[in-house]
Amino acid sequence: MCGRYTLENESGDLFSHFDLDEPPTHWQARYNVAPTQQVPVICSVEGVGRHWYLMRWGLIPAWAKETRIGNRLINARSESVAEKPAFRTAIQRRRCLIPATGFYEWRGQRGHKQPYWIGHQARRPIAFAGIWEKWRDPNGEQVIQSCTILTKPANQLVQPIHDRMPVILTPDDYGLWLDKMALLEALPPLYTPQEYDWLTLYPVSADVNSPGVEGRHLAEPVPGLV
DNA sequence: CCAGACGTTGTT
DNA sequence: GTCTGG
DNA sequence: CCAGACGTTGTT
DNA sequence: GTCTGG
Repeated sequence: MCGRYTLENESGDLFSHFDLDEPPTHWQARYNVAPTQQVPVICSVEGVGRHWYLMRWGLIPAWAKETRIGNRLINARSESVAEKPAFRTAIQRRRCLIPATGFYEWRGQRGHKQPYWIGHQARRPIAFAGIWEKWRDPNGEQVIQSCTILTKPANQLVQPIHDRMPVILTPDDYGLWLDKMALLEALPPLYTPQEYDWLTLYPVSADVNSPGVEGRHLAEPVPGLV
């Protein structure tokens, strides 16, 4: 699963890696991105190219009466995303990249949760496969764009910690994932478990457990921990 | 026809 | 235990 | 994902 | 929005 992640790159780095139409403004490195926060999302816009947006993490279905339904829809299983009522419209035409450098997974019981960071060893940008949705407040004028991260079975590296992990797209996959004309049948190969030679994993400080705590040290290895 | 429900993941 | 908020 | 809050009645 | 149940 993926319920917390890092995006450590600066704006210029992201601009070039994702071939964006313009550099992200007001962006600074993050080490504890949490659900319900505004998170970066990259969409393909016709006639414009790849554009950087901020959306709420936790997908709010268009028919929801309240936003809090999205608090738990932070992930979508790739195996069932095409069938689930909350996701099946978004997967067809509202796919997006969710930029990151890595993600956290936990092992252990409540009160004794040991976090691990899993990510790009050189802290280069990676992309999670995402989908997004637009929600209108039935009462007011409020419009919220929200997103969720697809998951797949863990690979060999992650398996000892957790049995699920985010769907990670490599640059060769970006075009297909963002192509609104792509057929749904073309996507499942992207959900296949695979090993990545640049992916690393190590235990980190439990400081990351508290959403809202930030700092470079959260994603650094802590010797002595298991 | 209208009204009412619809959701996910993960963990145990 | 369960829900909410970040 | 994890952390933190959650609650009522009746009696003093 | 879309499906199910009455």
